[in-house]
Amino acid sequence: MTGKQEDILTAALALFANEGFAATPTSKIAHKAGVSEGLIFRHFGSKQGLLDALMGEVNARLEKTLAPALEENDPKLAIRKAIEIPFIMEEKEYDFWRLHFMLKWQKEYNNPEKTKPLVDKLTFCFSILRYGNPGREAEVLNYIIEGVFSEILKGNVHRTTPLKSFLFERYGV
Amino acid sequence: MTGKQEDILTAALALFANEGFAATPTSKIAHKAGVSEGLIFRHFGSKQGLLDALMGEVNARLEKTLAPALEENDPKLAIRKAIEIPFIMEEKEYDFWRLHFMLKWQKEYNNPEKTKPLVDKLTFCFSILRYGNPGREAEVLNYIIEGVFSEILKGNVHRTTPLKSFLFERYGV
DNA sequence: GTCTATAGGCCGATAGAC
DNA sequence: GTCTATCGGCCTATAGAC
Repeated sequence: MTGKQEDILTAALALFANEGFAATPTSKIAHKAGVSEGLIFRHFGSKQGLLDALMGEVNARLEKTLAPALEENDPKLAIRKAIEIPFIMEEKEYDFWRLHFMLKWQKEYNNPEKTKPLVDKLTFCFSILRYGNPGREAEVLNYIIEGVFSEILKGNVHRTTPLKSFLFERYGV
Repeated sequence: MTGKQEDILTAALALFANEGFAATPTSKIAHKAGVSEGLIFRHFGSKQGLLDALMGEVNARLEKTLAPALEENDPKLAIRKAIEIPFIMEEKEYDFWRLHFMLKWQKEYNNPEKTKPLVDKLTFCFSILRYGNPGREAEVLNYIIEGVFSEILKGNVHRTTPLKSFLFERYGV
């Protein structure tokens, strides 16, 4: 992977995540990356190929992000690590997550299977902790986590420690 | 408002909400609506003008949808009506809400002020009900409502009565 | 690997007839 | 109000030189 290939990916990510895929012309990507437009097609075949390359990276980061919660054996600690997810994102990763959440509204990219392991894990945790309806409880906590995540990415809310603490207390973890 | 003008709005809504605004050519809208392409520009001036017209309708429906919860005086009933929001949507309205949620990822359309009245109302309700942190509680419930709403629209989950009942019980309403 | 030049088509928008 | 015809520009993609 050369420097320019990464420059293209970086520029495309920023533009796709903030303007949208269809609304971003390849000319703009080339200009932002400081390369010729033709080079994009040499490296990625098509504009779609460029998006595919980015989505591969997005999915890899998603797995890496869920891992700590999935691998934790203690149920309370696992729930705690799930809640922490939106709060430990680095700002330089924001565009990856924006792309992830934006594309979920496109049928081709909406794949609930990708977060299912987390919901399953939370279900298991809640059942060990003797919650009345572990499945629903996990589903709802997942909505909360995704909601916090989304609002942070949209810039509507800061990653406030108080909110994190509130959720820890709410679930007694 | 003539029949054809509405045909254009209906076709554009379906396409914008499912393919995306930038990804939808006006030719496709015209074909789906059964009118000539030129007519779109006669009536709405530009493709953007067409989106503006749709967003006016979206915002009107949003206000109408929040109204029952906002106007309810009894705190428990107000919370109950807030939770009910995603479950009382009619399927023919889905495209309006899909457009609403999709565009929230675009800076120009992301306006948290539009749902702030609901969060404020919920905050007030939780404070009356002597919750320890009414503001956070309202914020979290809002995330849950939007999460349920989104997953229904994406077709990942059915509008199950069990989930609604679970939330009612969870909040004792 | 990278750039320049350019093709070919589609897209948003307008003009003018009915 | 509506349609047909058409334009200028932009957008994705390719060809070919270095």
